[in-house]
Amino acid sequence: MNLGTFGENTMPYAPSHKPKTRKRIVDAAKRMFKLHGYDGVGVNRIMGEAGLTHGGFYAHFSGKEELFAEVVRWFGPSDKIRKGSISEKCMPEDNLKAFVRSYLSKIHMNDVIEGCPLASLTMEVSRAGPVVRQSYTQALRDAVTRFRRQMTQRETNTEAAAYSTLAICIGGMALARAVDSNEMAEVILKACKEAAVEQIEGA
Amino acid sequence: MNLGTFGENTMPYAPSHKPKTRKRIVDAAKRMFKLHGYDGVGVNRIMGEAGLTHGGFYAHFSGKEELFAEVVRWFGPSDKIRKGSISEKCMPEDNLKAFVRSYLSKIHMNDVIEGCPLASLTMEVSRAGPVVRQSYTQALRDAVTRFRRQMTQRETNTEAAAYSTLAICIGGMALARAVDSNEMAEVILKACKEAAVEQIEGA
DNA sequence: TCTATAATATGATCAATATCATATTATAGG
DNA sequence: CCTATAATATGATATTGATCATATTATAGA
Repeated sequence: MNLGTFGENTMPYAPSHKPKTRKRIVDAAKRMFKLHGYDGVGVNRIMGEAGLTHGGFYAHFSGKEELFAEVVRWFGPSDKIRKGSISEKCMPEDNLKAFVRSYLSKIHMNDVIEGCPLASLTMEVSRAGPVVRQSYTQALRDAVTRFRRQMTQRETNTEAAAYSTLAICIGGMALARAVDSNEMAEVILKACKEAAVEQIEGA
Repeated sequence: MNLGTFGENTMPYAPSHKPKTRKRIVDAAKRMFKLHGYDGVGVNRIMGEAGLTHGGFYAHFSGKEELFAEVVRWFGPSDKIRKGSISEKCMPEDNLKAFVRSYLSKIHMNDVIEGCPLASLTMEVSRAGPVVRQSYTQALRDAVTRFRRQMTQRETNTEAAAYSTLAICIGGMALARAVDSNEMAEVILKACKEAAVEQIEGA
């Protein structure tokens, strides 16, 4: 019983150490949930994918659902996909039409790991607990805000246009990935791209 | 060892018996998969929901995925929902716009059990095996055929319009169910309804 | 009523699940 | 170099999963 040294704590690890490990777990969860679904993969495999063992998980998260909430907190594919799928020359990256075209691209369709979490997990979110759904809702709100900022029309209801565009993006990608025919998938993506662009241009 | 009665088989059960049980299992699976997801419920619970015990399952199906394939074989909510959600008077039931309005209704949103399986399970289909995806693809093809039959435009590409309308329906319903705010869900449904109707009318 | 057998139930296996209690390791400050 | 302890690992528990082998039940025809 060490009586003298109350208060003087040592500091075994730099303060940046634990957050870094936490991020590694979240990144692994992003990949695994998108690939296999929330119910399709366990904490064990996620920790393994992060290069750790299962036990330490609960030092970082209260439970599996907290991890899910982090994964669905942001709408959109990775920058890698957005860069790779813009075939038009020098389209400014914050252009909404360009974003939609890259979202509904074959590259995005074929790269689930780097893809938008909402295109893979929305339907499991509706069966999840309140923390997950709150996080998802905020991600959608953020996306709507970003979309509306890039809509220049005066007369149109930009909020409605933003929501229907989001529905076409997420729904279209889900359909394209589900069907068993590449030809059909490409028809779906093309149809949704054109419909979304029309939405944006104000019908 | 009964030597004399070869060939003369008795018939313990009427030929309609087993198919009826099979249908009960499929109906239970429809409810359970839509409510909890494919990975969210097991064969045990499905058989229990059907009023049976788990063991007999494999006398009817080769495995769990075969059951999934049956559940995603048809697009659209039950007739009950279509009837209940048509507020317009005497709209002919095969009218596409009326169908879309009932699909994107609050009644459909709140009744997952009687709802369209594709609005609940599309994202799990893309992670499923070939038999499931084939079945899903045929369901979509059938829906597209039905949609196009009701599109009267000459100049528009009705195939593209059918696909983008499907994406808005399935995507819009998924978003509305996922968000944590009833107000927001209704805004989403309204926006998608209007966008879908515009698609149908030919932009 | 008896019997062959189709239909369903029971029981078991083996793997994977989320979570928690306890043990070990790695390191910043002395 | 020591040491306190934060960070991670090990091990265990209690459930649940899909699937299959075997037992029981229900019934159409004799």
